[in-house]
Amino acid sequence: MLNIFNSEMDFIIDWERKNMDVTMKDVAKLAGVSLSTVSRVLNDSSLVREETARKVKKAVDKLDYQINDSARILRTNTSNLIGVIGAGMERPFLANLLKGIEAEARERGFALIYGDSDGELEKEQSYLNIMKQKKIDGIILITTNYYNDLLSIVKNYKIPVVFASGYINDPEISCVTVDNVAAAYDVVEYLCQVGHQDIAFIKGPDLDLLASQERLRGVKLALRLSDIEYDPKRFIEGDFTFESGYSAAKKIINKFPDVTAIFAFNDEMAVGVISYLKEHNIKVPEDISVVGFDGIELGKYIDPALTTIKQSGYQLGLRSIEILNRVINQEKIEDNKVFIPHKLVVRESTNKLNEFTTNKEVISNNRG
Amino acid sequence: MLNIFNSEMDFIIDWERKNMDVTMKDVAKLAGVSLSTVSRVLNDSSLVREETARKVKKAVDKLDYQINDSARILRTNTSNLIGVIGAGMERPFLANLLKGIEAEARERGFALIYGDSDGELEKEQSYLNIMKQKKIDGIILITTNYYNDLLSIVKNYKIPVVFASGYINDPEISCVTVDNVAAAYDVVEYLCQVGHQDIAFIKGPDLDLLASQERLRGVKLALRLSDIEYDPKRFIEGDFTFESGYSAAKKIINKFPDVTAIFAFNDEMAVGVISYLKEHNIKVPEDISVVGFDGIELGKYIDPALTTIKQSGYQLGLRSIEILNRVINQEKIEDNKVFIPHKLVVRESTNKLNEFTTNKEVISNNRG
DNA sequence: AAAATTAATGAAATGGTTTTCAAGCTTCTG
DNA sequence: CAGAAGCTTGAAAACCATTTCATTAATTTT
Repeated sequence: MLNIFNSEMDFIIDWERKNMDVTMKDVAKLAGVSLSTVSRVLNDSSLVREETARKVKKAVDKLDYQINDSARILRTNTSNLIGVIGAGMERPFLANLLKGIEAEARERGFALIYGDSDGELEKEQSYLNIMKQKKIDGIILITTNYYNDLLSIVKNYKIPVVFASGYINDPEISCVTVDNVAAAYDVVEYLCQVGHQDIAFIKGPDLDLLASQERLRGVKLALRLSDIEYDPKRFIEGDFTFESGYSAAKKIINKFPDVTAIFAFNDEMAVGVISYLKEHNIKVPEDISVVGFDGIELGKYIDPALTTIKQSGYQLGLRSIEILNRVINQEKIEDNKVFIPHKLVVRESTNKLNEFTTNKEVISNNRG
Repeated sequence: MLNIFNSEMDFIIDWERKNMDVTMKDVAKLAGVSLSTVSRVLNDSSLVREETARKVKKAVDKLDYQINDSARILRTNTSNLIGVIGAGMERPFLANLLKGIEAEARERGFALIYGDSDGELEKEQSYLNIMKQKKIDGIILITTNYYNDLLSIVKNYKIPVVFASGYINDPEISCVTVDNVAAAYDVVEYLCQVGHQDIAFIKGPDLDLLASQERLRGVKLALRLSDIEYDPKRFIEGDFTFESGYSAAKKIINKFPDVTAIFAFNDEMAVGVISYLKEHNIKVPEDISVVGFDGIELGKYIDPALTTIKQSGYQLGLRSIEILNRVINQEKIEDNKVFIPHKLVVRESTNKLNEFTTNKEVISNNRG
């Protein structure tokens, strides 16, 4: 008995001295079993005697054994790795989306490999290649532009994919997103209901086919139903930054001095708008109402607090991983277009036309 | 010649039919050379004839060969993978930091594996394990809490590491950060210079030993030099969110109704403060001056525009990878504590005590 | 108690690269 | 022209885990 203990110690000390990586072979040796048995214990195989398993686990602990992931991936061809390709992830909404993705991936035993494409197809391709080489199990795309090219590449690669925060009209592709059409519709409908007829819009980049174009559709639909003429000139192109909201507001005020409401397709641009208007002594909401989109935290703390469509990036992230996991497991997915809830949150930046009372915060019913 | 062409085609078509992964073996076969030669060509080895290399490259293109990364990692023990463990990465400053890390890592041929620890030691450990199993070449830590425990683990793991956005007083550990002491000092010095004596502070979580504690040191130093008594009660603990700034402001106003300035240790909390003050008809900066820290984009667009310390998260990210790369390559690093520049940006949220003019934006000299 | 099952284990093949070592070719030197 | 030296190339080992197949041990059945 003492002998065994001594040789065990020698073994371990030997390792420390050499400072090498511990492999399954070492564990097997220390536990006095074969490689196969160690592997079985590590993978919770049922066909190993309890006592043997205990021995092995003890050896694993003693040696502080860590699996060599590359070897496992090489053999099994599955990596427990999910790729995330995003663009503009520093935007608060998308940062929260990433956080949700991360949390749920972690929960399900996936690690994340992350790349920012800046919306450039070339970078997206390059990341796709790298990720493929790393044998990712699936991929989440949070990208907005050029989706046609990218899509064909992804399909060609035959990697399970989920588009997060974007709707793609292709029955093979799973998407998780807010219902941009309905949400944008809600905004315009609300503005019309409180009397606004002369509305200007700040959309996203024209290349953004996934979110901005959908919101545009919702707007057009609502305008039609409210018998307001669709005037393309009233749609200024922004890029979802504060700055672009600011400068879009400038254009709007110069070209359409009579607008009573501005709907920016995200909150940052709306904040930019408010900043410009206040700077030029245009009162929000008394002179002009402003609506944003996303419902980022910030909206509650600016003055006036921002009316917006609230959606949860974090939830969107969770759902995306959930769906992706189903695709990876080849589960049947009844409906691969998933819409997360949204709410129109009316705060202080909007007002009934020509009234000067301050709204209290009202939350409309969920329409998602 | 025709024969060769035909057999080539057959070969390729065969692959497409079977839809299997192309390996080096296939490339070798098609090119009519050995595995070793293919490997050499792929790794730009100099000792291969140009003509042979051409043949191989042609075969690679034809078959659209992609390397199997796991096999390569298994053999070489280097992954070109950098781990990033962060906490609270949805904060704009840190989101930009991640963007910088990503950009520079990409530039240098590294991919990123990313985990959010929520500042929990357990998760940090868990990610560290996973990343070690994946044989990451190095790791960037953007974490704030518990650093003592974490540090010993990291050191024990012997993985090249850089702490980004945090200073650690350990000569072995590389850090890239703004000089928090100097920057906080600058803020207080400025406030004192314009006449403020009664200042309240909103610090970060007490667990944050990397940024908040350093800023605290800078504040104390400046107070001492300005002959202002250090009163711990005037330091309210926040957690870097809008909300915590808002509620900290409430506490401050209730307990210390005579403060003339509030210095929040980040911009979001400062925005929360301003929100609270305006809501309670306390004018900023006429009644109370407010200063933030970080210089996030938003600060320019709120009303009043925020006086703050500006530092670039993106630059911080770039530098972090640069330093990490040096550590990985075991280059000698003359000084492993790197400070990125910072500026005190005076905007509209601060004022000379008892004056009511509006400041124009003034940018002080870089002190970093 | 012998035969037939079933359970537990081990040996060896496998996955796709890199790298060492040796061998085959060229080319150069004397 | 023989031998040395330098280029190119290929064969085979190594990296570390998983998994199939065969074998041995334990249990049940007759």
